Amino acid sequence: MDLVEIIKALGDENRLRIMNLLLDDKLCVCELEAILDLNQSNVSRHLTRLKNAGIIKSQKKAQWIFYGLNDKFKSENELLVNYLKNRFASEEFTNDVSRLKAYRESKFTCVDIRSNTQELNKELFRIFEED
Amino acid sequence: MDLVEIIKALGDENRLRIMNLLLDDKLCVCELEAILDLNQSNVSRHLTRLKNAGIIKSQKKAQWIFYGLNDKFKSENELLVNYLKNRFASEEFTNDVSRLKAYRESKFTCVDIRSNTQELNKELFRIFEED
DNA sequence: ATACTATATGATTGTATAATCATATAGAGG
DNA sequence: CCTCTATATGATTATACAATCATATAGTAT
Repeated sequence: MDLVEIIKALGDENRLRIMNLLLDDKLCVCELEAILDLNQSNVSRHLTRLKNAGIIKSQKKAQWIFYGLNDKFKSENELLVNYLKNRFASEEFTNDVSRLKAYRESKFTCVDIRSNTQELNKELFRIFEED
Repeated sequence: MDLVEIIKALGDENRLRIMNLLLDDKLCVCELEAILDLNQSNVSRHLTRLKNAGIIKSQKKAQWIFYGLNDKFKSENELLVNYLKNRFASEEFTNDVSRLKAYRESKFTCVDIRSNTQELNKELFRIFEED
């Protein structure tokens, strides 16, 4: 819960993209993988870094490990969380939110992610093809 | 003014110590050097990094360059600034504030810093010797 | 002009860390 | 039991960056 460690843990583009999604949702590794288009190992390491800094927590459900904001972090760093929420309004982050939204509105769940990558990606990108 | 660059620029212990002092003061390089007990080159590079991220600005006065918070940054990142102010209440940062206070209350100015290092340091540490 | 001061910056070294591939682990489901 | 899946982690490589020393620059003071 050290300030320097918190700020360092947040000082990476991919970890900020992850934080953007986890600020109001819980997602497992393979969902983050699909939505952010990063590989499994990479996502896992970024999540570990955020968890070690006390920013997020993990919870196992069946074979998946879901990550979400750590409540203690949230309450002790409210201003920072609100700041990030505001800054995440910019385009580089809202695209990811759109993809998360498309995923939530699709018929897919994390069960399908690896078996149906192509079809899922069609769904995730659908929102961008509307013009 | 990119979010990632701002967070990265803040993700260093010495730069946070500098920010702590610059949040409500303007200081030149040699003053920061003396108060934080870091060498000139090191302080200069950290200041450059913070300046490049748009967090602080510099202003020349005679032979000194004074650094202070960038007003645009301050207004566009108010929540972050307030968050930092709160977190700077912890001991690792308040010691530096004590040293800054001792310096302000001393007879010294940045003119004296290099010529009178020993005597100045006595002043800066005076506050800790009171027990 | 000369010496000195404040700051910046080139060059170097060591360390941290991001990305990636391959593999380990652990659990789920046939 | 065997296979498949989700995740973590060892090993490696490439890159970023902090610290430091030495030097450059630019301006002040004599």
